[in-house]
Amino acid sequence: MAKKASAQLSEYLAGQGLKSTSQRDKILAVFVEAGRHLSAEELYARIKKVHPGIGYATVYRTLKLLAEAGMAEERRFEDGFTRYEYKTSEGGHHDHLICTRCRAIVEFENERIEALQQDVARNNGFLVQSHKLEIYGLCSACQGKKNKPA
Amino acid sequence: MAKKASAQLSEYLAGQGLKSTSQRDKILAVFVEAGRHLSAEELYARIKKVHPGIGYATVYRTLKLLAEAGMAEERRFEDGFTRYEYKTSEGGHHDHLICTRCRAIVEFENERIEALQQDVARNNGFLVQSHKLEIYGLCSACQGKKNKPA
DNA sequence: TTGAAATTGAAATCCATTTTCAATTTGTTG
DNA sequence: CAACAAATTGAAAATGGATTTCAATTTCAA
Repeated sequence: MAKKASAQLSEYLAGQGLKSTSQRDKILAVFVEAGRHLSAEELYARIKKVHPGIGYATVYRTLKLLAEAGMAEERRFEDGFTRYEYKTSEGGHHDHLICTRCRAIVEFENERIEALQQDVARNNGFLVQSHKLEIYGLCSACQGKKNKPA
Repeated sequence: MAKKASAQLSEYLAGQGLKSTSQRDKILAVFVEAGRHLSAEELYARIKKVHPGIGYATVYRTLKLLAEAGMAEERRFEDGFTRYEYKTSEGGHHDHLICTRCRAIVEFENERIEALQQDVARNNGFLVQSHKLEIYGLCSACQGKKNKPA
């Protein structure tokens, strides 16, 4: 998986007249490895452990690059941080359930909701380009607990 | 309508041990008058024309206050600005269609989508607190036009 | 009327993100 | 392989929307 990802990146870079660098490869590897929904900050923290030389700005820049390459998706939830999600070529569109207490994020897909969105858009004369559905609430683990922790 | 709004604000302020001020009244009046989805910046611009003495920070603070009072709702779309929407006591929840070209915002309500969201949440053990659905696309007026303007 | 507490405007600060810039690296060309 | 133009990097500075600070002013209960 990581190998395919770096190949995909190289291909994109070559096609754009951009250059492959060890930093980009390393950042991508950690990003893919880490799982989903990382903020630049979180990713930088992970990178730093393995590759202390890599700078802050490079992580930000690479994340933006991956988004342009179609390999990552930018997400802005309500906590002020931009998060990036690794986008496998197969993985279809999905939306998010977000726990307001522990910040857990659960992904879901629902075709009926998507279809209804198309209907709504059509009824208003809109041509849909993208959409964003976030459901905020308490996950099952947090429903029993007391009020906000820290 | 504006009268009811200022009465509602006064009531909230009194209940919280906060104070009524002419600035708050004026800001609220312009906010209610202006219609929906104003950023603090936009509201400040409007305020400045009528009440040049009112400061920037006060507009921000008042908007946050109105949100706390339940009289306004904070919305963050993808353009980086926090927008506020005047919330009438009757007006139910609604979502948004947003034109990516001209930034027009159309509101809609769809009970079936809401119901499906509840289903999705329940299936994942979530207790819903709020949600956010934004559909981005081209409005009918913009579909015929060439690429991005400015 | 008085004074403690809240509020204000202006400016300073915050903070995630972006940009600048000199130094370094890449990869193409000869 | 050498040489160079263009891209990239890291560190630090800048950006920009939003928030906070602070001294001065206003509110409102007593």
